Amino acid sequence: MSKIASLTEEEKKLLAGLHTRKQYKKKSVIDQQGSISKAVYYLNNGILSMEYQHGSKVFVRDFIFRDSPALVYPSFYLEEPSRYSIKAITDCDVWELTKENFEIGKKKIPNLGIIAFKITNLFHQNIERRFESMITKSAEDRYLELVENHPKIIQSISLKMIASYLGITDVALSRIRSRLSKKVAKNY
Amino acid sequence: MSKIASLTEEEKKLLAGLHTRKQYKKKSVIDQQGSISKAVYYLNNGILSMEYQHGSKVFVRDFIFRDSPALVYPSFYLEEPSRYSIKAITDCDVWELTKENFEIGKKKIPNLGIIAFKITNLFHQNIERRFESMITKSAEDRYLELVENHPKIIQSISLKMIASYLGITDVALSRIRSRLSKKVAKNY
DNA sequence: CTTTTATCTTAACCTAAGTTAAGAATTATA
DNA sequence: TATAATTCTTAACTTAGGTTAAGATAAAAG
Repeated sequence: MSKIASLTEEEKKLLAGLHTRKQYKKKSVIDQQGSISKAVYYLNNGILSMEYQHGSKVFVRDFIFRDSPALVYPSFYLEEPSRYSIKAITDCDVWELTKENFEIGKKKIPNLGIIAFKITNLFHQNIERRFESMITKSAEDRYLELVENHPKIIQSISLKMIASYLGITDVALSRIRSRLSKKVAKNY
Repeated sequence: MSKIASLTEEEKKLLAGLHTRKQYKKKSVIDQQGSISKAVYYLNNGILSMEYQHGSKVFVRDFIFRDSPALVYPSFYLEEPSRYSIKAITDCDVWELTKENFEIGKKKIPNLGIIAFKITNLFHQNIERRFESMITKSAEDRYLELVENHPKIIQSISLKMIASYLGITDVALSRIRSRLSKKVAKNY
């Protein structure tokens, strides 16, 4: 967090003390859609997913990779039912900051409100970008964009989840992959 | 704004005094993509659009109808280049609150920060919903949803802009319309 | 009032992606 | 270890939507 706004050494220690370190096994549900988000998370290691259920189907809204914050926004701030769940795709190692400790921290660390505001902005920009690429780009381009930003994604996340993230079916993604590998083969 | 958080009569007057009433002719650009948003707007009358340019094409990100706030988020708060423009689709009558006056207001009206935060949350929820319906619904369903929420939209907004909002071409929307009118005809 | 421009519809053709299904390969589990 | 359950690929078929183009109507602009 100290990357986002400057904190004194003392404040860093205080903030760290307000966090709880937790381990989650693969497939565990950390925050449940429909209930009030219990904490903000900072992911030390592993991969998280933000998912929402719509009818009988589950959609991947986003992936969260190591060294990033995970926030169920605005549920965490407003204490209202959340639109999505947070799940562990792999075994995960996270720092949790509960709502109570966040409020305690805000009183003691003036910059914490600003940090929260900036994280919120990051989340907003993230979905804006995602929405924009959904409208302006083809599924193939969206896939290439994702793989470029996160090359290791193929090893650790199932094709079905990646397809869901991209807004297409697993069959369609498999087709895109084989089309791409044929394109690459042509260049030799 | 007083619908969103309670303000005293005195505060309401003060806040109103910080606003400037302006008239915009149809097609005028109120806030330009790439530059820093100059104000928050409250739309008294008319229809605004949020648009972004991507390459040579223009996409409608959202419509703003009367009695609603319009915010270029997060450009207005962070004073960074905005991702989209705000334009007047029809002649518009708006209240403007500049960044300077917003800062003045925040010092004098304790609840104004909270109002700003809530408006921000509304904007976030808006794009979340839009993203979700983009992924989970067909263009036809998205169109029906839009018309249901804003029946007068057909009279005041061109088919091309509505299509852009839905993420499809004008030809595709025209096709959807004729398909729907045939469906209705069948029921008689 | 006339010409130009924008708006909307319709048709023909094409491609991307959904659906269903079947088979191979990998991973879980009894 | 054997069986069951996922995961991934491929194929066949269908449908929604993109592209191009042409014609009709309506709105701007001269």
